[in-house]
Amino acid sequence: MTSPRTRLDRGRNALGPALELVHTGRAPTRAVLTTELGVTRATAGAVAGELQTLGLITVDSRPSAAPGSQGRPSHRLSVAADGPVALAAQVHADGFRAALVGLGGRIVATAPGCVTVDADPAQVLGEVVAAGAGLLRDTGRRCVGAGLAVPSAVAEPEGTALNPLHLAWPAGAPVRDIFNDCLAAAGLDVTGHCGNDINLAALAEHRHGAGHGAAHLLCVATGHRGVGGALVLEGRLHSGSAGLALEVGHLTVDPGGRPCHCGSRGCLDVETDPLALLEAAGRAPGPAGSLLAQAQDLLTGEHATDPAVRDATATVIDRLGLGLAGLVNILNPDRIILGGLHRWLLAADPDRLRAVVEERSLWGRSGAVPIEPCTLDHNSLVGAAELAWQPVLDDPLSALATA
Amino acid sequence: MTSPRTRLDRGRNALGPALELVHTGRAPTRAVLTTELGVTRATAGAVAGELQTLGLITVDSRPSAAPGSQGRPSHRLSVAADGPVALAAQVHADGFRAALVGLGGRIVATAPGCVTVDADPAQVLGEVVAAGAGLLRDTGRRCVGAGLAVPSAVAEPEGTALNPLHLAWPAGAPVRDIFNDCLAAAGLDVTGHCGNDINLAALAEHRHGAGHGAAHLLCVATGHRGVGGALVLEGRLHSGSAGLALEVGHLTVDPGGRPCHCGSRGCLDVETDPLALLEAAGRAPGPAGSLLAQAQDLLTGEHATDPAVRDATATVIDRLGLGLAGLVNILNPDRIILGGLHRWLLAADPDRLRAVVEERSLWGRSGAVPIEPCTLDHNSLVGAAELAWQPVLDDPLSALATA
DNA sequence: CTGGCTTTGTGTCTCCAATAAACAAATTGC
DNA sequence: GCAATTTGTTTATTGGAGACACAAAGCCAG
Repeated sequence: MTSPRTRLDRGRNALGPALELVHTGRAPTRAVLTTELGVTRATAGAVAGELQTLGLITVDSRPSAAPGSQGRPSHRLSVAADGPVALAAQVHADGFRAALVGLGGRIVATAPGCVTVDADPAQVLGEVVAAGAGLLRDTGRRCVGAGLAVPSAVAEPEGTALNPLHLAWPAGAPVRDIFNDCLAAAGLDVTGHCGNDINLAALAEHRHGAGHGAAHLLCVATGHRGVGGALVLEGRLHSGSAGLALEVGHLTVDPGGRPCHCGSRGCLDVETDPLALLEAAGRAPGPAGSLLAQAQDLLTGEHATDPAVRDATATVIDRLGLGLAGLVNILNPDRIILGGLHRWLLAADPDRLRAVVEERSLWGRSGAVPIEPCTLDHNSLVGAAELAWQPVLDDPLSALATA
Repeated sequence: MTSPRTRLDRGRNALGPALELVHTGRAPTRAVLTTELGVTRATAGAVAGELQTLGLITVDSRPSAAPGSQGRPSHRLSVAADGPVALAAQVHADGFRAALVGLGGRIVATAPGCVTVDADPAQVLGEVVAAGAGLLRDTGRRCVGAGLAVPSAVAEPEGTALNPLHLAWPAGAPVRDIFNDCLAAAGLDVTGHCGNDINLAALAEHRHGAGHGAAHLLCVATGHRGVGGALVLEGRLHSGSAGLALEVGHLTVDPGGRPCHCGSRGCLDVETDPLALLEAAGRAPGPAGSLLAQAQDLLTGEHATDPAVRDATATVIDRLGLGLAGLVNILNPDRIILGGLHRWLLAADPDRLRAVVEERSLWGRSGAVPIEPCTLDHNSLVGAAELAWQPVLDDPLSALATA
């Protein structure tokens, strides 16, 4: 007997690229999907149909005609609103957040949580996974994978957290293995992936936010302490040979500056983080609120016009600009996006920051690099979901066949 | 009538990857070509046969059996000794060199030349192309393309030289267009490609030299003045979004150091180039020989044991190590290779240099990066040839069909 | 020397996934 | 209503790969 003819006799190879195009919003209709994939209409049709039967996308065959266009309107493509989700989680100094994230970076459900500062990784990730499992139970969604963002460099391929800042975790903790153990213990038959939070934020911003369309995207951001960076090259996260690239915190931005634990002076880390701004403005860090919140308040609150605050802001902006210029010289990105405190420094005086970068980068004069703020809420969380989605984006058929 | 069945009914897509494997020496036999390509023996056989009929490789079917091996010996694959060549050229402060380079980075013929310091690009490249055309005439080889290495950043996609050091060329000279004009004027129907000399050296070292097999290769080198860098990621040159990446010369390596024209102090450029070593050793640059030759003589000649020279060497090594550590933190390479004076600094005291890099890079302690000297003669020249060969490596059939 | 064992090269058959080409459908504008 | 335009669908064809069987070329044991 012959096996019944499946509907998919073409488009198998294009399935992954097609899903990525819809996922990142670059293929709003079947017609542009055809041209973007560089295949025939027949193939694109088969691909779209298959992705629809897989429950990943929606093909709207009763389209609203675009105004001023000629010819037959194309079917509209969108991410399935009730499709499967990824379990995403972010751990930071103040607690954690678990969420379910669908294709297109859509946060379907979310649950904040708290951690005691001295909890070990297994305990924290156990709570995280329990929260995520609860969301899955409540929504009844199918889960394609799990992703975790941690405030630490994550070594590849080991999946260990080398410097978990402000968490009471041992350096070198095998977070990915622990995460997977917790997932298995919770009865979730999915694989878990881990990544540095700023790396994942950059990935999310590239696919769904301010980094969309950039070929060489540089992302620089502060958390509560220190500075992190990330680079997305041609749509893929570039994290170096061992996951440890873009440790940008120790670029020298003030030769006579503060001493840094790295042994040098005036590092980006200690000159442009929230504490640096507070100190430059002559404010002692208060007990209430995080350093980031206090520093941000300085930039956007009622004291933003105080001369001392304005001077401090200008100084820190200049330091940041010097650091960005150094990175521009080495990485030659075509867009820079800023997060954390840096985002608010940019907002405080965009012209000054852009001028410093242009002035101090070697090729700045011949073509300034656009510098923009991050635009996505919970970008690290969405980025963690991207990790989990990646196998599906690479090969939807085999990734979804295993369940 | 039906077209006569060509010998190639399979292997068309694998043609390029297969040629690259032979070109880089990673497929010495047909059996490993099969496994490396991940195809069946039948496909690998068709590919090897087609590449042989194209005149690009040689299949030795009367092989010498490997000692201690079982089974039928595999056919040996090698680059065709009398196949087509690329026209490669390098321009530097002292003159130029033209050469014909076959697959595998083999220099088939070479011709040095001189330039007057005040000659303009059109004149210099005219002489360069004339020398290359002479070599082609003498050898009767077929030419697949032309590549040019220049001591300047080359902006992409324009192909302009932004800072031609020590050449009397205007900044922003459209070297690629000029090069192609000269090629056309000489009656050569090939396209010319241009690149920065250190970028091309790194590419050549990756494919045929000390960088072979590295996934994230960082190359740092001096010429006569200044410092350049290059990065080869997964076998492809990474030159940033506009060809301007790895301008590493202005990393701060000595906060209290010499002033630099960039506006800062103690840049890698002015602290680790040949002039810096000469000055640190208290030697005035002499009129005879290039700065590079004088500095190298200090490291390897009779004065290498003088205390002042040893101190200067140690100081410059420390500065270089600091710069490399900064790059390791940002790029996380899995191998570093050094050229120019830096190669001889490494040779003078490898332990010291490696110790500084390990000490000052954030993750050095958990896994030191191998640091090696460049090993290829004329690596920029070979790299220029790689540029010309690339279209053939990408798609041998269509690249060779157009002639 | 012969026969087994192992590995590699070759020819044939088959099949998957894409294109090409013709046709049908949906909209705009006259 | 009708041409023009663009998009979706169906059918036939083809290119390029794998599966398989078999042949070839070397070891090794007896």
